Amino acid sequence: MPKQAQYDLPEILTYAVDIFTEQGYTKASMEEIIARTQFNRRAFYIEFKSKQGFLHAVLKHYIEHQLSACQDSLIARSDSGTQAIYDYFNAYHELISQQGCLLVNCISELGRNDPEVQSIARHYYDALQLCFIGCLERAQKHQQIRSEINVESVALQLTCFTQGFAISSILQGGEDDVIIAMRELMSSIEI
Amino acid sequence: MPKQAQYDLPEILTYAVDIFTEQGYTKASMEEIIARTQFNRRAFYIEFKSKQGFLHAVLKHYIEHQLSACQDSLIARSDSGTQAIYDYFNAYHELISQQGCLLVNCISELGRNDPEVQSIARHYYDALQLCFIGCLERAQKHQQIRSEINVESVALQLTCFTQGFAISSILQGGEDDVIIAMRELMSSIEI
DNA sequence: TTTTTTCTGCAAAGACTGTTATATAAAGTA
DNA sequence: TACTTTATATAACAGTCTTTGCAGAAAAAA
Repeated sequence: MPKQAQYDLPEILTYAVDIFTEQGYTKASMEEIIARTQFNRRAFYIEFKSKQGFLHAVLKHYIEHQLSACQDSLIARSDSGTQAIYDYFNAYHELISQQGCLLVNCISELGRNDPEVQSIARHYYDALQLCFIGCLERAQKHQQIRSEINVESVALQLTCFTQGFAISSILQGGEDDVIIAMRELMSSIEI
Repeated sequence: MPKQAQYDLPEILTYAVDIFTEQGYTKASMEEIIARTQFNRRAFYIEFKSKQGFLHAVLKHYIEHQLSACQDSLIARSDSGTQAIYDYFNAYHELISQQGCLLVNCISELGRNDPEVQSIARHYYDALQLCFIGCLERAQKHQQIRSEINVESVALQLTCFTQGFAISSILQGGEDDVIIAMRELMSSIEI
């Protein structure tokens, strides 16, 4: 048996998330990626085919590990559907308040020209929207929100709101105005 | 008197808006900018100091001509504050459904590292929020929306929603799901 | 027409890009 | 220990990027 690779792929992907979030895809140079992930060039191009292929892997890793963690409260199926939504937004806000959201940045930078990014993003937000619908239906059953509310529309609204969060966070840097806005949104549908 | 410049600056800025919206800032090459705007290199670097300086001018032009036009309904001070907000979102949606929003893309791509972009964006969204507040107060006076609504919070919410619009539009490409979401938002505060 | 001043177009500089080829090091097997 | 197989590191490649230098064109004034 030959020598075994000394790099740890999940660890590399985690470092790479930071790099792409800080610099964006195009501005992040291979030089920096190699240096900061402690990867090596040859293995890089064997493992992923290109810088673009690497980004797709990083993006999936980001969704799977960081964004999905925020959704935990939505999936938990606790008694309070509204509280679950509050918890989600607080978690997401904390995640992106430092650096912004990698997924949103990729959509904005590459979404129009990279079908793979588009597909990944669509898939993620469809799933998120379904989570919202589940929570809202639960909230409606427990009479936490008004019965005449159109659940699908509100879920769509919350998804769109999530994306706005990411942009606002870049401009505001740390203030949590957006959290106030989110509370207003929720209180307007609560009983 | 010497030879006069043969280029038309406003026209050039208008062309440039399209280029930057299609390609993003980094991917838009000087080659393409020179070719499509029919500008010339030398004058470019005399007029604006650099590609980055040019972007700032293009961004201001975009805000002044395209985004501000969407806000007209908000400023018009018509009788119906809620209708003004509907009109705004319809106009903005039509503007970005083709190509996405240049301002949002610039925030996402450069906002973390370019203070000028950040300043321009902050200034614009502050003004937008004030427009919303004006409309909502008017709506409250005319008893179009519930009196217990916190106007500032809803304005913040609408601003955040605007930014979400731009990201959704990249993914959805033309469907107007977001318009439905917006109507839901408005109907939840209306009497 | 000559002069003067500015604009224009080309080309090249100088730096940086992502990617691949080559040589060396390392680890497990026989 | 010798051999095989694979990972690592260096360096070079081929291309693109923004920016600047330079020669010539153009237009108004004298």
